[in-house]
Amino acid sequence: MSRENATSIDVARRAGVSQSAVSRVFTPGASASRQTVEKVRKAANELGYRPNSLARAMVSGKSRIIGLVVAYLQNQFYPEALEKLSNELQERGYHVLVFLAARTVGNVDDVLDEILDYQVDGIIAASVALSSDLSNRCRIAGVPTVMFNRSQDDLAISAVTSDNYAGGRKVAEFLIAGGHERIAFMAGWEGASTQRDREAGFRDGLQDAGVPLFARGVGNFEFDQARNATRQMFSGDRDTWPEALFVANDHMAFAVMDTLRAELGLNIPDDVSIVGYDDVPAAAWPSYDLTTVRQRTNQMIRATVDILLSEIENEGAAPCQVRIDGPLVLRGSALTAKGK
Amino acid sequence: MSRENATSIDVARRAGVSQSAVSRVFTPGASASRQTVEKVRKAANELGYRPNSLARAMVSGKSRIIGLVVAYLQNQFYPEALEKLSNELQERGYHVLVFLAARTVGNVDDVLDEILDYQVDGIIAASVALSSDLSNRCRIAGVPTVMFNRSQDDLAISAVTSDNYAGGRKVAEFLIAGGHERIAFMAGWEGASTQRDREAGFRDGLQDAGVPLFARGVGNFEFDQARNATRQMFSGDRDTWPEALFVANDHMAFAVMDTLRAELGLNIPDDVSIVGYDDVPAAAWPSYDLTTVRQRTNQMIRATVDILLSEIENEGAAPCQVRIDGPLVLRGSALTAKGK
DNA sequence: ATGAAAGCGCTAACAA
DNA sequence: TTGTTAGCGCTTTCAT
Repeated sequence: MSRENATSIDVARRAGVSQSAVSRVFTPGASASRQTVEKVRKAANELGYRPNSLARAMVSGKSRIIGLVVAYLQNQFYPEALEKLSNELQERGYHVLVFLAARTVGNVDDVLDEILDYQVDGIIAASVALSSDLSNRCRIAGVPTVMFNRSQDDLAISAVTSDNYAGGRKVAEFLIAGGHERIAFMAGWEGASTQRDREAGFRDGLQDAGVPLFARGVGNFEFDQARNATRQMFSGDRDTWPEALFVANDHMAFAVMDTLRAELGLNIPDDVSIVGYDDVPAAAWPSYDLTTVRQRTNQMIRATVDILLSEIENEGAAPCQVRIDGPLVLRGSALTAKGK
Repeated sequence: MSRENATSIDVARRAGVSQSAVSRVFTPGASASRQTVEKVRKAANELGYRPNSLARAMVSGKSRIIGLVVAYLQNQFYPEALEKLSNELQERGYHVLVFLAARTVGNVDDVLDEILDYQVDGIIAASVALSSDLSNRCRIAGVPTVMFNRSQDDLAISAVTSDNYAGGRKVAEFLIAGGHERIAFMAGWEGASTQRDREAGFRDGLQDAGVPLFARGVGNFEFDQARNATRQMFSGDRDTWPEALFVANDHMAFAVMDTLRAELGLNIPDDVSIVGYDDVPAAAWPSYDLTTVRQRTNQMIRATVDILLSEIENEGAAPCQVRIDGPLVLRGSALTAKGK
C-alpha cells in the first residue's frame, strides 16, 4: 500500500496554479498572494505533500546537512556533546550526518571523501585531528570546517576548545597549594592537542613553583590502558608512589581511582589525590566525586555552531580559534589546602 | 581559492567520452571497456572528480541514507549502540542521519517528517516508541523501519530487542535462589516496552516461586530520579527496607548503589543485593561490579541492520520481531546461592 | 560498448 | 504576484 510521494506538480495541478507557485509557498523568503498560499496549502495537505530536501539541495546548492566526524564514543564527554550539537543544529534547520572515524590517519581521509560526496554545507570534526592536508582539501572543496575540542597549528581552520593550557596550570597550582610534593601526570593519547596542552600547562605550573614532575604514565584516553599505567606507576616501593595525580581526562581518572582502591586498597584522597579533566556527569556521582576541570560544553557547542553557520552563511567570515575557560570544580577526590 | 567541484561533464570532456560513459565507470553494475575505464579514471583523478551523492540519490531514488531517531544519550547503552550501528552501516555503504527526539510524542512526529523529507532509504528508531499512527506513516511513505530496543503490538513494523521478559525472569529466579525474601523492583519509564517486559518477567518469576513483590519505586531511567526513588524506598524503619533490588537498567542501578552506600552507609551486597540490566561498560568497573543481564549489543545491531537492509533491498521482505536472549552476568553486587 | 536524450523534483531567473 | 523556462548532476532507457 506504499503510495508514492506527491510532487509539487501534483499539488500545482490540484490547486490550479503553476508548479513554481507551489515552490514559492514552501520557500521561506518568497512572495505569494494570500489566495495562492491558501489554495496550495490545502492541496498540499490533502496530498500529504512535503518538499523533497534532496531536490531542493541540488538546485539551491545548500543541503542543510552538516557532516560530523567523531572518533569514539566511550568517553562520556562525546555523547553529551553530540546530543547538544545535534539539538542546536536541528533548531537552526540543519541536520547531522554522522561519520565515525577510527583514530587512524587513513580512515579519516576516506571518511572525509564520503562526507564531501554528500555535499554537506559544513563539517564539524569532534575529537579528531585533521592533518593540514585534510584541512586543505576542505578549503578547496569550499566547505567550512570547525574542529571541536581539538586544535592545530593551521589557523585557517576554526577550532573551539576549552583553555586546556590554563586548565592544566590550575591543576598544578591547586595540587601544590594542597601541600603535595610527589606529583604525577597520567597522559592521554599523545596525538591529541588536548593532551599536549593540558600537560604543557600542568608542567609549566609545576615548574613555576619549582616542583619537579614526580612520575608520568600514559593511558591513551582508554580505560584499560589507564588501569595498566596505574599498576605500573604504583608498582615499586611505597615511597616511589606519587601522592597526587593529575589524569588527562575523567574517563581515565575513573580507571585510576578504581584500580587504586580495588587493587591497592588505597584511600582517595587520603593516600592519593586525584584530579581529572572534563567534568562529565559521572564525575559528580558519589562513587567518584571527582575534582576536575570543567569543560563548558554548552558554551563550546554554541561557539562551534555559531562559527560554522556564520562561515556557511557569509562567505567572508574569517576562521577563528576560540578557547573557553573552565573552572576547577572542587569535590572530594583531592585534598585542598585546608583539608591537609 | 575555493574551486568548484568538477562534474561528470568536465570529466567526459577531458577524457573524450560521453557523459554517460563517465557515469557508467562510477556505477558498480555497469559496463564499459577497459580503455574507457582507464581514460575516465585518469581524467577524474586529475580533476579530483567524485560523483555527487545527492544527484545520484535523486535520479536513482536511493539516497543510501538511514535516518536514526534516538532519544537521549545519557545512558551508556546508546552511544555504544550508535557507534556500532553507524560502523555497520558505513561498511555496507550507508550513512546515518541522526535525529534527536525528546521523549514527548509530538516531537517524534515532527522529527519523522524531517527524516522523510530527506528521502532516507530506511529508519531505525532506537529507544523511541513509535505510535501506531507513526508506523503507518512510515509504511505509507514506503520507508522500511526497524525499532531497536523497543517493541510494540503492531507486528507490521520490525523490532529487535533483547528478551526482556526472559531476562526479568532470570533475575527473579537468581534473587530467590540467593535466599532473599524482601525483593523489590525499581522501574524505568513506564512508556517503554523494555521496562514493561522486564518487570512482567520479573513479577512472573517471583509469583511462580510464591514470593510477593516487597516494594516498587520508579526511576524513569534517569539517574537523579532513581536516587530519589531510592531514598524513598529506604526511608522508614529498617525492617521495611528490601534486601534485594532489581533495577530496570544499569544506569539507574549506579544511582541506586551510590545512594545506598554514600547516604545510608549500606554495604553491597551484604546489606542489599543489586541487579541491573544492560551490562554497559561501567557495570564492569570495580566501583560498581554490577551483576546484570547482558544485552548482546553486537547481535542486536547485526540483526537490526540485516533486517533493515533486506527490507530495503528486496521489496517483499516481511517485517519480523527478533528477541535476542542475554545471560545474567554474575559479579559482586548481589549475593549468590553459595555466597549466602 | 557507447552516445544521445529524457528526466529525478525542485529553485531561480526572467517575462508578463 | 504569477507562469514560463532553464537548469542542478546524475542514472537510465534507447538507439546505434
